[in-house]
Amino acid sequence: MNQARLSDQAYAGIVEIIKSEELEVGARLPSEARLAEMFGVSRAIVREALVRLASDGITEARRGAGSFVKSRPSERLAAFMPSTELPTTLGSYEVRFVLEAEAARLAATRRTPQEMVHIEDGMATLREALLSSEPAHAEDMELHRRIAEATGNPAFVIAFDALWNDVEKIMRAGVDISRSRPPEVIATMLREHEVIVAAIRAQDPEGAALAMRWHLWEGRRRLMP
Amino acid sequence: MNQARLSDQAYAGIVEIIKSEELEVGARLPSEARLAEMFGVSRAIVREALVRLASDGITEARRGAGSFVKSRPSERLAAFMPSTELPTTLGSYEVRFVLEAEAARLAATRRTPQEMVHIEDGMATLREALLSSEPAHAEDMELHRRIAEATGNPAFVIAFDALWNDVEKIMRAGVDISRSRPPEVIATMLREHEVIVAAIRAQDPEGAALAMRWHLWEGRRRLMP
DNA sequence: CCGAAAAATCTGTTGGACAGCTTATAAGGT
DNA sequence: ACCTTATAAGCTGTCCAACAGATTTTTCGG
Repeated sequence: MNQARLSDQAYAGIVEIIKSEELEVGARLPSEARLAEMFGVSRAIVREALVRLASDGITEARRGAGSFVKSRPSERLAAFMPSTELPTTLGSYEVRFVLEAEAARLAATRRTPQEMVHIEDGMATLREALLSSEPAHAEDMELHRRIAEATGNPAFVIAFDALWNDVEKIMRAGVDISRSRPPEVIATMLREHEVIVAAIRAQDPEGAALAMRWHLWEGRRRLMP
Repeated sequence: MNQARLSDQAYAGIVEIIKSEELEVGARLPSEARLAEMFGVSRAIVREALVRLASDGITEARRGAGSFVKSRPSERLAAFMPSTELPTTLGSYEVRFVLEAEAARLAATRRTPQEMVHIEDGMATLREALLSSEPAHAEDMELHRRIAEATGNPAFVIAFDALWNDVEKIMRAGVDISRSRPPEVIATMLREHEVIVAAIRAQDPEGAALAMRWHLWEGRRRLMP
């Protein structure tokens, strides 16, 4: 009668524990015996779930010591981020320069109509936010993320998300520096994004890559003239 | 004394059976008890390997009937990816292609003498491992990571580490499939790496980027001809 | 207060057992 | 012979009890 295997439920249960208990990376999970007791299953079932979690890079088992959180599922893509070594502004832009230019190129080549709608929606949201003179970092990032998604290649999103936190800090800092953002800068930023989206819409790979490079180049100049 | 878990060996062993016995998609694997007998381990160990194989989309278990081949590893390397977010084999290499080529270029430009020593050490370790016909994925990865570090830009290392898990799985899968790696392939892999290191040593940015692109391109071809 | 020995925990692994599902086999009727 | 059906065999899913070996915690003597 039980269609779903118990080890699948145990897998989900352990993920839920990591999330709800807010176990940080490096924290120890309950022992296999304790988990088995909690879920009302045998230890063998818990082990089957744990080898899958370890295989997925979420946990790590140390013989004799216990199982530990290796990367939190919700933040899995941004794991291993050393908060001490903050990349320089230049640093993040260097990576975005190659990564997102390639993402824009591939997005122009491979985008489905559905993904195009997704990008257009993101563009509309960003336009609205910029015109109302709000900070709009989140909307900016979201548009870039949707472009990465439109490559159809999750690896781009993985790399993109890994940089997300730091890039966001840099952008916030940038706005703090030039808080009085003149209207012509806003108009320029808007136009740059629209050129990128237009190139992806027109399925023009080189145009999209060039527009993205230009946008990032100008963005860095705006931060550190 | 056993550093490696038995279930990892069982995982590799079952993949080997699928490949060597030329089991087609839909074919039935030996029973868990039979596999346990073949590998000289308990049934619990075989089950731990099988839940991972099922999670990776390679096999499928039907209660009461047996386990069946769902997709052959050689045909779909993507099946070795984590079940939640699935980067394709092509996917990871696409990102590495732009990311690591740029890292090699910058490493050649900016490397300090100290970082060069670090890279040379990694190269020596990789050479030793390859010549003794060991798997050498870890050494390979470590060298690439040290090149990323030599950019002096932590953002590259962040992006690189984010992809690490998945790329490592692809490499393991690749070696499992082509276990009998001929000496000329080892020599080629060694030479490719040495060309990259030489270009960084000579502070030749374009040469380093080109050598890295060539290496990754050939590496992908070796995995999926 | 410190360091070493002992105890408690924990993972990795094994063997056996049983329920319930699926396939193969045998029996029986037509 | 052929088809149906009942029985047997095999398999996965699950549980329990146990032990080796590694690690952490506790205890105890100086």
